[in-house]
Amino acid sequence: MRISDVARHAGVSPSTVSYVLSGKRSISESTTRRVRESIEALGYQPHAGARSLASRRTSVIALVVPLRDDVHVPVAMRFAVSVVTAARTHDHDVLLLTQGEGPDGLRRVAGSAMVDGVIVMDVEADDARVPVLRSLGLPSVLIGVPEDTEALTCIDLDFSAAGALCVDHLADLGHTDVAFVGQPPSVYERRTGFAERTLAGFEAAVARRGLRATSHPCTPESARHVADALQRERPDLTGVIVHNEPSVGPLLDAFAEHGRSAPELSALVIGPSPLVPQPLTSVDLPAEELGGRAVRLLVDKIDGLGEPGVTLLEPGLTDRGSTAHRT
Amino acid sequence: MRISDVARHAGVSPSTVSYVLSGKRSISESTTRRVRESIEALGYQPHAGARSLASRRTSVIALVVPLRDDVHVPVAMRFAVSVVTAARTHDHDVLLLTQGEGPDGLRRVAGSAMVDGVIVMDVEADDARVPVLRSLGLPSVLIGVPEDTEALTCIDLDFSAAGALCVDHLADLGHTDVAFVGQPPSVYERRTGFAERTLAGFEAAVARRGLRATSHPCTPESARHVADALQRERPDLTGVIVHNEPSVGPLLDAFAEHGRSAPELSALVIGPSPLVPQPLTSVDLPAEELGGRAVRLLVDKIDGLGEPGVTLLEPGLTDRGSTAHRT
DNA sequence: CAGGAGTGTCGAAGCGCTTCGACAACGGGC
DNA sequence: GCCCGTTGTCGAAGCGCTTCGACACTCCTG
Repeated sequence: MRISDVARHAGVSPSTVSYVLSGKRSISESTTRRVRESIEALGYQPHAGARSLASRRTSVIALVVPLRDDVHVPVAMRFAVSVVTAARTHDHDVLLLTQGEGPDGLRRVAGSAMVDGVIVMDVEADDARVPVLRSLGLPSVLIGVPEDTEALTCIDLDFSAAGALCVDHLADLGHTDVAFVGQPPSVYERRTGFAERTLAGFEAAVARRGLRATSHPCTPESARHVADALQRERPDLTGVIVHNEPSVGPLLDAFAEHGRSAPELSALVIGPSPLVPQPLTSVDLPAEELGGRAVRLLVDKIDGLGEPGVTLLEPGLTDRGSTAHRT
Repeated sequence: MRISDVARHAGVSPSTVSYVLSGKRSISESTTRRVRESIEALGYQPHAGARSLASRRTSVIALVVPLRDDVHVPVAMRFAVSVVTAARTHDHDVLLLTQGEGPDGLRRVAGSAMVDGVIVMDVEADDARVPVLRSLGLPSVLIGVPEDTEALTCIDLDFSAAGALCVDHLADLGHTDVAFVGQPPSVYERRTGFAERTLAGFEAAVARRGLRATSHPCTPESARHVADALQRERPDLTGVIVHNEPSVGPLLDAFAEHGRSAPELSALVIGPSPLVPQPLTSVDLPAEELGGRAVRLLVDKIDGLGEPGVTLLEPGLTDRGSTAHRT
């Protein structure tokens, strides 16, 4: 089943069929209709390899997903799914690369022309993949922001503003003594952009508002310990900001066992809304929108449109009642 | 950078380079070395599209991942990651398809020759994709087992045996009154293989051993309700089998609040060991091995080796002390 | 030492598509 | 009625690789 079969069936030349399919030259309406009918009748589907050889386009983008122990899988998957979904609406497929392959994986898919572009998640401040991306000349979009963004297209939530938004929310409610419970230590050690920036935003806002504050890395396993320590060392604490999805439950449970919960203790969470346990006030991490926009940026870049640059989405706070005026 | 550049650099013909790369004809050791050096020196990487056009092989396999609300994402991801990792060891890449595209996605990637084969997860008893797979003539491996396995290659944990193993373990410890807490209702409604078979294995074993038993679908949200109901309606209950990762925590917490926990109440879990909360006895769901073996089966099938058939992995039970003799 | 069986290499023919240049056919403008 | 610009279509030349048949050798075997 080749393009020439379609051409014969429709009584035109193969190039005409190709132009009908690509729309790169104008074809009369009657011819277009006949060709489309033949395609339909024969169930023709172009051979992807032949197409990519001739056109130097594969209609495939690569997605590098983080699969480290310290990354919360459901959050990462929300991004991945939204990227796949968005890619399909732009007639692209997605090749899955794992973090584990690192820069070599990028070199491989670029060198063999398997993909038209790549989306990279979980970017670190000094990410080894960034220089590779620059040198490869492969269109790319980062979900996350490294230190040096020169010539890069990045998109992310404005995590710094998100951190500040939480602080301002609590400060506006009269809280003066707050804590930030963040990502696992390893996430900060490898200087993951979103974690660093949230914390920085928190700290700047806390200074600006003149609050007493501490911050603490956290894992689901250490959540209880963190809560106990806060309870012991910061008796006047009235507000907690949690930037760590899987620790939210254990952490708040532990506080509750100390008799501390809303409204006496205000808690709010930074994370994707659908993943936030029901009655918690949160700053949404709009994974779907980020994934979708990353794809759009990439597709534009593949088409030679758009300029490099950093897009930061404005964070929004949804009050679900787990924060209250300081009593 | 083409194969002819390498050929010129090494002083051989393009076909010789190709044979060095593919190993499909014997090439002298000295020529092989020279060619490999040239490849290295020039950093040559074959063009994937050209290769697939000429060889009718893409070295890409498709993976259909389940992205439904009722599927526990971390479990699904363990499979996906192991498939990607295994695929790379066999020199293949992975194209990510979502459940959402259904049979059409399979038709698309098959028709355009984007992939050499496909791995399908989360198979239902009467899965709409199965007939498509049969008609497509695309090599495929199912992780999971549908009702009619005619001409199919499937691999899965022997969930029926896993269910029975749990029952036997409890029965051997003297328990006579047990409960099975399973997947969300929707999982059974769409007749997902693994869920049905585990329950069937449980029920058969329970009958064989003459135990009193009930089974209950469950979600993390309904876990507390399930525990409360069991506590109320089955006061003599001493053993619980949980086949629902995200519900384990809430369910056992709820039992604990009724004052029921190990060793007085024996609990065991069916799920991937690394995801099981620490001190729980479990039947391991070997996601890594299943993914790896699925890839191997598929690669063999692509190479024209191996026969269709169903492979069921023997389940194993790891005693971590959450089960004890009936007191 | 002729004939045959390997062994190693090459040239050329595609694989199925896109795209460039060419060129009819057709209308308008003058 | 002639020239020119459009518009719609076609033919042919690749894209970079694999693979088939051919062929020149070398090495046995009888």
